Order: sequence, then structure tokens, then C-alpha cells
Amino acid sequence: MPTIRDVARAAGVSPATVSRALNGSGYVSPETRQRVLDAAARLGFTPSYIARSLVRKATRTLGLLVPDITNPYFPAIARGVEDAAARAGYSVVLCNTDGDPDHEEDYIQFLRERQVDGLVLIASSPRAGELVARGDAPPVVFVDRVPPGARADVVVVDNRRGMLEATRHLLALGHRRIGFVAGRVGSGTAEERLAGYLAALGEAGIAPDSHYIAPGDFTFQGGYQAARGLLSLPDRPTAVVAANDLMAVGVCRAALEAGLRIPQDLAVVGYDDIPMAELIHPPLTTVAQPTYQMGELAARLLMERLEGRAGPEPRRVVLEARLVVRESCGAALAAGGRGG
Amino acid sequence: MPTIRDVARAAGVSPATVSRALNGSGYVSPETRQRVLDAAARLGFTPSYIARSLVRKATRTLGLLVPDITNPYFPAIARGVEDAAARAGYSVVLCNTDGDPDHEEDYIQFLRERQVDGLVLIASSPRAGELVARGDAPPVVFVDRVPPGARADVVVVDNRRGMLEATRHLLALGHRRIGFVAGRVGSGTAEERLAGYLAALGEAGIAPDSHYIAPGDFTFQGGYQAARGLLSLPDRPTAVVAANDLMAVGVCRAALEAGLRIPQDLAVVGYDDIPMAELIHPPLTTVAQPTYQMGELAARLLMERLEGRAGPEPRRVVLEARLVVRESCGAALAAGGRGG
DNA sequence: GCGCCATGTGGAACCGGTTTCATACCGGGG
DNA sequence: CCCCGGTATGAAACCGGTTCCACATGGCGC
Repeated sequence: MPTIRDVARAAGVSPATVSRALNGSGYVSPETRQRVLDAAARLGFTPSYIARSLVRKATRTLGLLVPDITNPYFPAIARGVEDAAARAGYSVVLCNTDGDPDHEEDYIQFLRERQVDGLVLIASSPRAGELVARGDAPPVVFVDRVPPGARADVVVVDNRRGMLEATRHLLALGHRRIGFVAGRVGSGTAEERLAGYLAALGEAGIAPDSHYIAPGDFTFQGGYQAARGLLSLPDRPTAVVAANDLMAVGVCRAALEAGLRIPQDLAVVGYDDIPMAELIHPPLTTVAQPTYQMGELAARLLMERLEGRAGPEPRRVVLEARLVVRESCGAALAAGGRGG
Repeated sequence: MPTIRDVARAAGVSPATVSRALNGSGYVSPETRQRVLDAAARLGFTPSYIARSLVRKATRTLGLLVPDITNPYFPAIARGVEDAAARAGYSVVLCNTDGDPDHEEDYIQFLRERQVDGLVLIASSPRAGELVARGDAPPVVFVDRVPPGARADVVVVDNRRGMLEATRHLLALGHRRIGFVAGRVGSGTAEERLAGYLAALGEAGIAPDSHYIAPGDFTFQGGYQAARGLLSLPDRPTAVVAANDLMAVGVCRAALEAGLRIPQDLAVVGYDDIPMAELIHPPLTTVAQPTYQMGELAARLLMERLEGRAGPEPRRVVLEARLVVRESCGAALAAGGRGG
């Protein structure tokens, strides 16, 4: 690997001049610049990013911490981050935390040692928030989930609102007994979605019935089990909304096995709009989150901050979720139908 | 950020001794080591990976080039790479090439400048192979697809064999008119799978009928369109096998819309075993590729090579695909059924 | 008592860039 | 003619580690 000194020798100038010629900084005469460029090309010179990072004190590298890239919700976020980063000449280091606070902490430390300039964090534990608050982490943008008390930029979706719209939609179709498959307890996201569901019921003057609210864990199996419970209730719901799509698919499976048709016998609504939502039969009504945009925006906010183009105040971007109506919730219930 | 010289001053020793104490290299007395460790902890010293990389001439960073992390086939590979890398203290830079040769080339150059130690490459174009052959790239392991003529380690799956097994299975169930939805032309993977299909037919003494082979492009839409064609043939197939799952799901949709039941009226088999394959109804029979293992193995081979623990010969690992029988291809056709 | 080797430590060079500072030349204004 | 500011370039310091080499000490074998 030729170094800048090799190029300097070949072009008959000093390393300083080569640096200036290649970076377009400082004064260099056109002829000298050309000699340098030629020499560099002839030798196949590639400047060492490491050496440059050492003196510039910036690596133009972002860390991306996701729970599990294998979960269909995250790839689009990752893609958004990567696209925005690549456009700006940054690279992205991918880390899977499995939602484990220890892994999360280890990775943050790991990335800090490697001097990534900033972190896009989908944080599963409050510990990550504390680390950031203590300043034991590079600049951070939280995406999707925000640990309490962290003073940092955040990009989130209005989960409560999204679920409110989804439940309203079912109410407008005439459903009155609407089941809810909740997310993992302790997840802020899950709680916001539950709150949206409850708020919609409240608007419609329906008292929430705890039997209709089944615990879940964001997995297909969890949704399936929860739905088995809901569907065996004496007064079974005419519609079920799940806190995410994977569980909604589980609900569909349970319904199918119970001999129920979707949407005629049971309307189903999910949340996230993962790729498979529109591919299953019937296509799933769900709440689309602008995942790609979230990732892209997060990366942009982060890079703005890193390059000093952001004020001292932490910024909070709340994106809107969008109800995507597909066939799994069908048309309005017949007047005087099963609804109470 | 405290530097090694700060620690040296605080511990009353030289930077060289601090380095030795922290890395456990060379001679350091137990007492001195302890003093250094204490000083480092007190100052919150984190060694600069950049400075270290500069002198060690290794960044312990791997580049991972995938066409699109948003495609459900790739996250598991990425996860495998990342897990293996993390275990060995390496980090992984994620890049999406969109299968575009220009992007691919740009990214390889980009990662080269950043001195990643090695590349895990899911290469969509022969150009990447040429780059590697010319030595204009860091050490590479090709995964899933191998550009012709590249002398490098590769991890692949026996696509021909996988598709052979899948088609054999349908033949064993009594199917004789088996449609095939092909992959993108020019894709080696697609061609191998087609070859497997043809070989199975050959074994069974069935002459391939070009009407039964529909062109596809690995997308849901492509599979859907292809199936519409196949299902409107005068002597429509009793089974369809698609070169990947996304297209198989498209086939299912087309069948459903044509009023055909799966598997009673049409057996469907896919390829890849993406996460949604087992979640749809009916669950899809498909050929599972050990994607996670591919990624993990690729990363391990690469790191072995980087650390000089591999011989000069390029290694070629061929993993076996595994037929996963689910409900979408049902039981044996009734004797004397529709088969010719 | 001498020489040798193992142990422990510091000075300084080095990795490959960037940047500051000093120097030198040139043309124009006073 | 002199001084000044803009242009052009090189020497050297620097970024923050690692490592080579020199040197000092102490114990042991002969």
C-alpha cells in the first residue's frame, strides 16, 4: 500500500502538498496539483481512513443497535439509516442486542472504543438511557422507543394515536366487542398502543372489559395463544386488534382453526405493516409505521448533530402512523348483527 | 478523553509501560500493573481503537454487502455474520447494494478506503468478482452466489440438489404436471434451481414442457403473474414449484383468486423458508437454507483467513438445503387422479 | 568475583495522514 | 525602491497508541 510519502516522492513534492492537492485545501498551483494527481493515480494510492480519523478525531461511522435484525420490523429502519448514512459518506456498524440490557451496554462500550461518531439506538432497556445520560456514550438518537429521562434526539411514532385510529375504524364498522392482544408488559410501545385502544373504546362509550384484553409478547405464538383464549370466551369478540402484526397473524391462524372466516366471522387488525401483512390471505388491515423514514430521519438528525448543525436542545420528532385498510376487517357489520 | 500519556503520568510510569500493563504483553511487575489499572480506571481511560488500528494495520472490522436487508432472505445471514464477528471482537459494517454493479463497486472501494479487514459478499454481478480477482478488494468470502472465476473462499448451498428434492417430493406424491416459476434470468442461483427441477423430471421420465416453465423475478408480483399464466393453461399443472418463497406466496394468491384450494387443487412448493413461510395459510412447503449458518460460517472462514489460520487454497463449503414439508403440498394425489 | 540471563522500565521511533508555521516569491501601491 | 499581501511550498509537530532497543537490576551458576 503506497503512502502519502510515496506519492510525494513520486511527484517531487512534500507530503503536505500532496495532502493539500488531494483534499483541495490550502494553496496548490494547478501544475503541481496535476503532478500529484497523476502520481497518486499511477501508484494506486488510497488514503488511509484510519490515519485521517486519528487526526480529524472523527470516523464518519455510525453505530446502529437493533434488538434483532431478523425481526421483520427492523430491516426497513436499518435500510433507512444506511441509505442516509451512505449518502453523506458515513458507514454503519450493525449490532443485534436481543433486547438484553447487558448486550446493549457491552455494545455501546464496544462502539465507544471504536470511536463511532454517533449511535442510532433502538433501546430495549432503561439502562441504555442511563448510560447516555451519564455521558458514557457517543451522541445518540433514540428511535422507536425512548428510555425515560434521556436528554437526546428522538424519532418516534405516535403509537397511541395509531391504535386509536385502528380501533376507531373497527368501531365505525359497527364492532362493539373488540378484543385486544397486548404486547410485552414493560414495553412503552405496548402500553401506548393499549392506551390508544382504551381511548377509542372510551370515545364510543364502551367500558373496557378485562376479559377482552389478552396478554401477548409480540410473537406469532403469543398471538395464537391469546386468540385461542379470546375466541373461547362465552361472548366472543367480533373483532380482534393485536399490538403487532406477528401476533395478528397468530390470531388469524387461531381463527381459521376455530372454523371462523376472516373477516366475516372475525375482523382482525394488526400493527406495524410488516412486509407479510399484505401478502397473507386475507391481506391484513394494519397500522403502517414509516419505518424506512424513521431510520433515515434518525440518521439525518444524528449527522446534523455530529456536524454541529443542530442546536443544543434535544429534538423530538413524532411521526404519524397510517391506518392501512385491507380485507381482514371487511365491511360494516350487518345492522343489528352480533354486536351488543 | 484521557490518553495513554495521561494515564502514564497519573501512574508515574511511561506510556510504554501503560501499554504493556493494559495489554498484558511484555514484562510488567504486579505492583506496577495494579497502579496502572487503578489510574486507568480512575481517569475513565478508553484506549483509542483508531490509534491502535493505525499501528496494528488491522481494524477488526468486516464489511457485509447484501443486495437489500429488507428482503426477508438476508437478515438471517446478516445476523449470522454479526454474531460470529461479535464473538471474535470484530464489528460489521452493513451495506445495501440493491444488486447494482455500480453500487457494489463503489461500496467495495469505500470499504477498502476505510480499511475493513475483510468482506462478506453476496455479489449480484460478475464485476465484483473481477474486482476481487484483480486484488482491488480486501480478502473476501462469497456467500450464496459466486461470481465466475473468483479465487476466494465461498459458502454456498446446493441449490440444484435442494430443488431436486423438492420436485422429487411432488413426484412422489403422484404429481405429473408440475409447473415451475423461475427466477431472474442471469442469476446463477435461479439457473441451478431450474436445473434441479429439470433433473427431477428427467429421473421420473417426464419430458419438460416449456409451457410449464414460467419466467419470474423473485418477487411476489412476479410469482402472482406467472401463476396466472400457468393456471390458465388448458391442461393446468396440479403442482407448482417456485424458485423462491416470495413467488410461491404469489402463486398461492393467484390460486386462491382462481378459486383453487391449496393443496387439494394445487400443491405449492417454495424455496428459502423465509419467516413467513410457516405463518401463512396453508403453511408453505419449502426448501430451507441454513441462512444463519451460512452467515456465521462465512464470517468464521473470513476471520480465520485474516488471522493467518487458513491455508493458501480457497475453500469451498457447500451446505445442504433441507426440504421442509408443510401443508401446502398436501398428501398423495388420488390414484388415477388428474395426473397424465 | 564474573558473566549471563530473566525481569522491569523508559526513550524514541513509528504507523499515515493533517495542519501550523516559517519561508520565499511575485506583483502592485505608495 | 520598499513594503505588503496573496500565493506556493516544505519542515516539523501532532493525533494516540505499539514496539524496538537500550539500560538497569538482581539472582544464579561456575
